[in-house]
Amino acid sequence: MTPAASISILIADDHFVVREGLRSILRREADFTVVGEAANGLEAASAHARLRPDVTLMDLRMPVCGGVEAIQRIRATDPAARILVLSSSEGDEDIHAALSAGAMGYLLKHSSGDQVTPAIRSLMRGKPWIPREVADRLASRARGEILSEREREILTLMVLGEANKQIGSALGITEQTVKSHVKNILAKLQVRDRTEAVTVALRRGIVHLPEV
Amino acid sequence: MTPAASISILIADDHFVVREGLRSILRREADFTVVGEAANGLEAASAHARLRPDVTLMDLRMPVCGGVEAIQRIRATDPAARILVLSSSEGDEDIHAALSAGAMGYLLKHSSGDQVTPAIRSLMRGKPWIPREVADRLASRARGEILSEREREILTLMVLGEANKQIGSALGITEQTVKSHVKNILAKLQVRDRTEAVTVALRRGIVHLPEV
DNA sequence: ATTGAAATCACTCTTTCGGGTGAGTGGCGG
DNA sequence: CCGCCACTCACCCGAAAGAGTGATTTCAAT
Repeated sequence: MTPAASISILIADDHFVVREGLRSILRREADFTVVGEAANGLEAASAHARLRPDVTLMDLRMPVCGGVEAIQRIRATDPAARILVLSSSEGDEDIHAALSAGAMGYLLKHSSGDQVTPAIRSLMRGKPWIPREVADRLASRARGEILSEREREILTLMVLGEANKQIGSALGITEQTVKSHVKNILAKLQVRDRTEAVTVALRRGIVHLPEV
Repeated sequence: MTPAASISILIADDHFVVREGLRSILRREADFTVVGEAANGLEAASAHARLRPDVTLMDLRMPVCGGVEAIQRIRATDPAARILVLSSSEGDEDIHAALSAGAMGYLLKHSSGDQVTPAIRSLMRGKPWIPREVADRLASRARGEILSEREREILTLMVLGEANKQIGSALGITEQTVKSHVKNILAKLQVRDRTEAVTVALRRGIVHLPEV
């Protein structure tokens, strides 16, 4: 295959070692050019606006501004942006959030590295790149148990160890209402108590632990 | 500085991209030679026994067998092994476990990458390498709130959302005893309820979420 | 216009949680 | 030997959680 033109790539990841690894992998392709790096979501968005790369490799969990928000910002100014998520997270919520924000591909960092290049080429052909592993994880979510915005909000406070009463006063609603929401959350996540709800939500990427 | 001899290095990390990034960084040093790679703790231990590298770069969170256990295995057969932990985790318990298992250095993946080389050279001189950032985190632990083995065991079951009664029957003890342990755990972690105990324990690396 | 989902709140009731207090055992180090 | 600590268990008690049932409102979609 003789590539017609050079493909410009932006790397967004908060880990220096990962950025370096990606550079090393992408260097092997003659028509790939890394035009920029970003260490957080804000940098990624501004770098994309400035550099307009053909493809952006985007980590999800980054400080200051997460990858999902960065994808939204980028797609807002450039709806044709091709973004390939490269995450270590396997939570179905992370995957869904990234894809619905406009990502065209989703790679797991566990994957053997030889998927990065074909994924980028696939995106350049206008084709999404979703490995079966990722698709399966996403499919497990489709069981209709999607939390509402309010429920997600309450879940976030549950992670902090807040009691129902405190959650209520924080949100300006009654403890009874909070209990009603919590009940729905437990049912949707199919768990027994709030502690399990928190751990399941963390594993699925519905909420995240606050930075230390 | 003119290096006398070549330094052999083993890389243990489950992420291909990270391994590649480390290779890329280490390649810049003429006297560094990557002699092997491992994708989990067991591979790391057997690779170390076979290759006897001068320094081992070790990730902590790996499948099959974690980094801490790998360090223990390696130090059991080779007490002089020089191991440099390279973790994305900042939990004080992770740091303490790795160091007390015999690691001579601890680097955060966030760090700017130019610390890897001096850290390795420091280890080769027999000097440990603990950045202030890591040392501070470790110091915050020294406030005497160390959980006993039993308490850690109970905390693990709390993460799964088990009720006190179920934890008791799982461990063959009374619910009253479990409550007694839980009370002590809450006091030591300085939290209000079990949900907060779980999230704090996760952040500090005292327990980990089970693999999905 | 009607259906449906989401959010709100109330009332009851049982179970669980967490605090307080106390106490018996066994082990380990001073 | 004695004290300290981990582990064990018990009883009490108030507070919180969770299940059940039901009701209202709003808003968007059909």
